[in-house]
Amino acid sequence: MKPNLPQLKNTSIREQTLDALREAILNGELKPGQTLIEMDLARQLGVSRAPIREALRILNSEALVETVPYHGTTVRRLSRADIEEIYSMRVLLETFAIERIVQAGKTDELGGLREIVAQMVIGGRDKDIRRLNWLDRDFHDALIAMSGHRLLAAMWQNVSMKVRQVMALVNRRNSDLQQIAQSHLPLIAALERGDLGQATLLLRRHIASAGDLIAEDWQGRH
Amino acid sequence: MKPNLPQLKNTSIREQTLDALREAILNGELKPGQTLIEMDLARQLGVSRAPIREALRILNSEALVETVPYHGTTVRRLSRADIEEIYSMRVLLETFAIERIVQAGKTDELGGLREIVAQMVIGGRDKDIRRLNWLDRDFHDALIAMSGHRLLAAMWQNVSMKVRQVMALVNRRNSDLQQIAQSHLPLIAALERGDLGQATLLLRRHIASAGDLIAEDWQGRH
DNA sequence: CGATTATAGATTGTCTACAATCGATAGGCG
DNA sequence: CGCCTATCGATTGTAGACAATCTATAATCG
Repeated sequence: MKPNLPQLKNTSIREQTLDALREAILNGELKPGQTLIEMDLARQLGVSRAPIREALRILNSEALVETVPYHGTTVRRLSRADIEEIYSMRVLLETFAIERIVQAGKTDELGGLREIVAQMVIGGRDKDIRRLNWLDRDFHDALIAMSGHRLLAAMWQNVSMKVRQVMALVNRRNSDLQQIAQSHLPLIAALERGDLGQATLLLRRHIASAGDLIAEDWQGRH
Repeated sequence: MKPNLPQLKNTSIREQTLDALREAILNGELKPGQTLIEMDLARQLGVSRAPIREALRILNSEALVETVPYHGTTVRRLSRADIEEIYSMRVLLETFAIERIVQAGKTDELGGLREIVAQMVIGGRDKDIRRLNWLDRDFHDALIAMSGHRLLAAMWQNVSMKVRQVMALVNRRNSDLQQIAQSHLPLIAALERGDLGQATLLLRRHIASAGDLIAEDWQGRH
């Protein structure tokens, strides 16, 4: 009765365009400052401008692009101050998440996180940077999700995007990633002990150090 | 040479529609659950659907409306959990702001805030509720702005909108507002002393009490 | 020659018409 | 009667054409 057919995507052109453009911006394919011509995008995708425009309006409200009337849409430039703001906001949101997790007594539901960290160790051994990046995102997304705070999750989504973009634009040393992978385990341990102070400290250090590393050599090139 | 002509607004129809719809949602004119038909809006404003649609996409990404494909767009409903999330997020963002203000040593630039509170006292005496609401928004907007954190300001903007909407949907007692107006002064004092702990405590109490009051009698009516 | 004004090309903003999809309801069929 | 199917009206999704505006360059005028 249920042949388990693969759900076929029935998303609108607008949605597909949105995803494609956002993905291109986040992985650095579309670089800050680059201008997006609606007609070019439409031709390239073989569609009309209407859905393209709607997608661009959304990206604009996500602060990924900037539109000046009658002139054009460009990928938003990122200053060094932007980097610092993004990472400080990230710290704020994540520390809030673990605060809620501890206070809600969900400290015995961290199996999922342990699982992810286990995968990380493997990825670290194989020097599989792409995979490590994926897992790191999974870890922090899961952390936020565990807070059960949907508004927080929505805002995290936005900040997380920007972190992705920054990471794609900077060429980070492999050693950094491995070290970062390591630092997840003590965080989980602290959470399981319900030691909020220590967990906060670890998280703050974990994120802030990454942010500082990136901000340091962010000459205004982007 | 410069006759000082008034800058004439040259905003697009999309922008005007966006502002009008957003305003209507935030002041409770458009109630949660209410459905927005593109064609109706277009006729009502005497324009075509294209700019209306773009405005709706933006409102959608601000989580003020929800669109289900081929079916319609409705004003987002607010559960009691939503209220709690909005106010907890508000506490988070504002405490972060004062933290940044104190740490940046801007505690001697609070004249603007004092000015607003002075106006509040007058408004409170005259029982001018509308004006008190305005001033309260001004106060907290100014607080955020003083943090000099643009990303924070952007996120505040979003949360602040939702607070406005909630306040418009609930009929609050006058006494509440007056009491709230009073509580701004000690906060400024604590900030000027650079007493972050006390300032955080006051702010947290100030906001959380307001949030609890509203959440209490929020029966799922909305 | 210098400053202002007209023009051209490119791009976004808007409009109208048409296609696709959904929910509900009526009709057919065992 | 109960269930499936076809059709209809309403609404959103997309396309293509036209209008408005911007930048830059050329033309005009003193």
